[in-house]
Amino acid sequence: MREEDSNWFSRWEEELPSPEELMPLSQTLITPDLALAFDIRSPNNINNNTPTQPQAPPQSQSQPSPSNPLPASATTPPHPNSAEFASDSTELGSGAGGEEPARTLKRPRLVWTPQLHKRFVDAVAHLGIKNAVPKNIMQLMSVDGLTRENVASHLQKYRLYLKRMQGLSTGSGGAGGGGGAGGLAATADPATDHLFASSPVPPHFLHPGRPNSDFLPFVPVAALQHHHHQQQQQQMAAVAAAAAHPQLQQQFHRQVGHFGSPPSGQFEHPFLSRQSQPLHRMGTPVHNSVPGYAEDLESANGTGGRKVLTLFPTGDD
DNA sequence: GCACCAATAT
DNA sequence: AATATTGGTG
Repeated sequence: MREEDSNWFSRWEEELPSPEELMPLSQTLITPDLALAFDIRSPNNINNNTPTQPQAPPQSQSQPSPSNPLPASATTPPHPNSAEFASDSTELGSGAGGEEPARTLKRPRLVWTPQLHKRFVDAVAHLGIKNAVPKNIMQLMSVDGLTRENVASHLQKYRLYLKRMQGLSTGSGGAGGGGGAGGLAATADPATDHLFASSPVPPHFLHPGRPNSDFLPFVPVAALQHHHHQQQQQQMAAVAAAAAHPQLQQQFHRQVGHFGSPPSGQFEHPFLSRQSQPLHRMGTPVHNSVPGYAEDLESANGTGGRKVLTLFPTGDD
C-alpha cells in the first residue's frame, strides 16, 4: 500500500507533534545518580513538598554528551523538572556489598504517567497506525531514558485497549455489558484502564479499516541520535512528570519507593542520559484533567518489595 | 542482526 | 494490574 506521498512532505510538519499538546510536557527521565544527587533523602522526608512552586534545581543536564546536536530552542531552557528515581539492588544475597553493582543494575520499572502516556498517544497518532512501531514511537517521543522495550510493552497494552474499544463501540450490540457508550470519556469502568482513559484516543485509531490520514512514512526526528552504546540497559530510568506551567498551580508530589538501598546515602554514577528535544511552546489547552490520579498511583508503588520511585504531578486543578 | 509482535514472567 | 522479559518470526 503506497500512499500518495506526493505531498506528505509538505504536510508533515503540520502533522508532527509540535503543537501545544505535545510540548507542554517536559520529559525527563533522569539518571539515578542525578536524582540522588538532587535530594533523595530518607523516606521520612519524602513528603516535603514545597508549597511554593518548586523550581527544581537548575541543575540541568550538563552532560558530557559528545554529541548533542539539538538545536536549542531559544526560549525555553529545559526545565529540569525534578524527577527522581530510585534505584537499588534487588535482593542479591550474595555478597558484594554494594559496590560493584553498577554493572548488574536493573532499572526500576518505568511508570507511565498520564503525561508520558499522552506523549505516547500523540506520537502514535501522528505516526499513523502503520508506522507506529516501538522504535518510531520512541524516537518521536524523544523522552530521554525511554527504551524501545518500554514503549513496546506499553504499545502492546495500548493496542489491546484499542481493540477492546473497537469491539464495544462498533458492534452495536451490546456486548452485554455494560454500558458503554462510547466514545468519550465515560470510562464506565474505572478499573478498566486508568491510564488509557486519561488521554483522548484519536478517532482514526478506532477504525483502521479506513485509511484516513496516516502517512508519515518516516521519522525525521531523532535521526541524529546515533551512538553505539546499546548497552545502556543498565541505566535506570526515572519518571518525569512535572509540567511546569506558571499559569497553573501545580503541586509536586513525590513518592519514593525506596527500599533497601544503602542507607549510607552513597551512590555511584553509572551512566548518563542523553538529552532529547528541547521542545518548547507553552500551551494553552490543558484539557486533561484527571481527578485523583496521584493518589491512585500511590498504591502502585509502595511497599512490598518493589522499588519504584515515582514522582508525578497532581494534575488536579 | 535488528526490530516487531505475541506470550509469558515478575 | 502494570511492566519487563523472552521466544518466535520476517
